Amino acid sequence: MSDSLLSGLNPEQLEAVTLPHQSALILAGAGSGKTRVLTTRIAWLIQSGRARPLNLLAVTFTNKAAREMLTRITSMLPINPRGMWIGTFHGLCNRLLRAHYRDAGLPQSFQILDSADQLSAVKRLMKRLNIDDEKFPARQLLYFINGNKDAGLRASRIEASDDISRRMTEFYSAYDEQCNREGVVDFAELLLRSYELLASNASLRDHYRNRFSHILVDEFQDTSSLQYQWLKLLAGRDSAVFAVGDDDQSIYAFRGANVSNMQSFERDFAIGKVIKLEQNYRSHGAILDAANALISQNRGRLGKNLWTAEGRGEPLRLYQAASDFEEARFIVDEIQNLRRDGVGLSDIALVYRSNAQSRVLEHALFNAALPYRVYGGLRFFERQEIKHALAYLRLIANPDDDNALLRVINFPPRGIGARSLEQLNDAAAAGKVSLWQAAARESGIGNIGGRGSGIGSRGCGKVNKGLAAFVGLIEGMRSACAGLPLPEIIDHVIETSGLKTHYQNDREGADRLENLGELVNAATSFVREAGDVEDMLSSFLAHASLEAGEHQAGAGADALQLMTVHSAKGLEFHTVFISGLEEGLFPHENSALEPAGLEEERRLMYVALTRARRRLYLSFAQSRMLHGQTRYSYESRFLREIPEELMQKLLAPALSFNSGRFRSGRETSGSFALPGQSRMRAALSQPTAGSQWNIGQNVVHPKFGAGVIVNAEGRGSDARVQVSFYDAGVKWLALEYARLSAA
DNA sequence: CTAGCTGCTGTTTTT
DNA sequence: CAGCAGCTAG
Repeated sequence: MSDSLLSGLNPEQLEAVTLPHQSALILAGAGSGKTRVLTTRIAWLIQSGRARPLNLLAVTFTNKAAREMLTRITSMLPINPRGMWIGTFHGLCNRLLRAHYRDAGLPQSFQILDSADQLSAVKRLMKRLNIDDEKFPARQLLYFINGNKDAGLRASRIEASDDISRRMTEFYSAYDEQCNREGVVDFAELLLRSYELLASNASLRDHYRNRFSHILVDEFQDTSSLQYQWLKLLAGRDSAVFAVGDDDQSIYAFRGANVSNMQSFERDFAIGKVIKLEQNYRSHGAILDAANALISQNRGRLGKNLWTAEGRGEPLRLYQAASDFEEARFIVDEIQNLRRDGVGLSDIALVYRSNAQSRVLEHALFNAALPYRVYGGLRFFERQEIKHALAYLRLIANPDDDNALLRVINFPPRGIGARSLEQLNDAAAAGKVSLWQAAARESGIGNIGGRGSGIGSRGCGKVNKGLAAFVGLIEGMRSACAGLPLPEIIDHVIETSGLKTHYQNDREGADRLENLGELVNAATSFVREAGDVEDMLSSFLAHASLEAGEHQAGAGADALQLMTVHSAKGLEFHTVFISGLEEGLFPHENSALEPAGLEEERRLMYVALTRARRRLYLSFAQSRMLHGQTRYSYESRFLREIPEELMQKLLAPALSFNSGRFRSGRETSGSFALPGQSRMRAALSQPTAGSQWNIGQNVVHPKFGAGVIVNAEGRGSDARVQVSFYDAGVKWLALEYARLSAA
């Protein structure tokens, strides 16, 4: 039995799977069988009687990964792994807080704010506190709050040294008060609250420590400081923590991931020996060599070198395009060739650094009638009509949820406008109550008999009729839904809220109606799978927040896969196209300035390269439409970090740029003189006409080094040029002062 | 109160 | 280019 479970594992994988009861760190390279090791370890622990499902906690970063883990385990083991806690950090924390809501100081039906909800909560509070959004942009306050929560810091523990951080800390504190009043928690709060729950409640902590003798963590390099502290708290002296990760694939530092958790883990958990999984079962040799060469440029790595038993395979294919448009055309041509050679479309991925880049690719694919699927769009539970329906449901579960109330109090339109809302807001602020309570009070429902003597009762005018109707609507829904099964509740809400009628009357409402129907279906399957849950409505609402749903329909079809490098992590394809390999785009200009940012970009590139099994295309465009204007750039420095002998340079079919001169940007004006280019630039080169400077010209600046002129404006003493520097980014320079010289 | 217009500002992403 | 916030006209 055990043999079949373990057969086919290589020695390192086998060692990891069958480690004795101790904490361990598995450094698992891309394509080295990481998920297999993790799931086989769990199956082995259970099958060999070393642990019962009840004793296991496994944490992943995405719901998808959690689902996959569960599927694999159930396919390996005949038993039902119920009792196991498998999920994301947020999902597990939610489970903990629901079970112990009283100890955590939360109302039983607390609701979860997703990031969009959180942003609107922040904006709402800013209005209420009269905070100048010029001085404190909502985003900045949001980052401040989330950053501190991710670091485990409450407002009361922040030591503000300057005025700005003092005011942000005050805001943070007010924000938390608002959330508590409304009975809602944001994503970061789920973690912090459950951390505090475990930290302050020794008997609870001991209970879980005794229970979870094995804790397994996937994608450990992506854990935040708070998540790591949470793990440390949950792991008792006798718990074994099995952490699997790859420091080279850490690409989420920008949202709080802390790679140094890996080193801390080695120290804190006294890890004697790190097991390295370095055999790659995915890619051909040339692809791996390229990835290894690139990532070796990063400093402070834990150290690891992927190898494969497969042959070298094809070289990488490099293409220089004159424009993004032409780059897309090249990709389409190659795809058509691949298709002729029998490569399935769904086994081909087009990956890029940022979502905006998909547009030009989509356009070309559409014209070529090639089916494709873009990942990363709006997801099911994030759709407007779904959010509206969910908001009504949230009000049934918890009427104090001001976010939910504001979303639907006038949707569909029922005559409650800005003025009424302002009054309501003032009343709520004055009484320190939720908008709902203020509305109930104003409309007379909150204090029956207190409607006054009729005449002269201030604030009971026309406006409040609308409020009263709304309060009545929600109250009516709540009583009508009591005791109903979840799908019927949702059906009832869609009907009585007026959402159905509204979208029926909307010419473009057909899709939205269909999605609302789909919401009822989603609820039906949720009820079927959830089994025996106490508060089905709240569970479903939490599910909707924590798992935003599949990106888009049409997953099964044979279509090209378009996605950002971030969303490509964990996937593999026969052929991968990485496009837009330009300085400023990949590496992104906002990250390239500081070394840490550049290294993260390089890891991102490493992730992109290692997605390919057999064929890898790298391409860049010399000009690209960005934010509505044409932008000129150099090829990405990452291309220079891949050994030349691994790459085959492809020539443009119709154009004759300097073949074999891909690295010529600094020395010559190269292909900036292409006919197509000068036509596009004709209007822009006018301002500098007659001067010694021209667009496309290579220049040297004493401080910023080499660059190329990409734009120009003004004349005489006002003349300014925009220069894209090789190392220093894109800058506007006044010709009168900048000591530019021609290169 | 709502609809339509103008002006501004833009990474990456999961939960 | 495009999505959103804020303003103005009906």
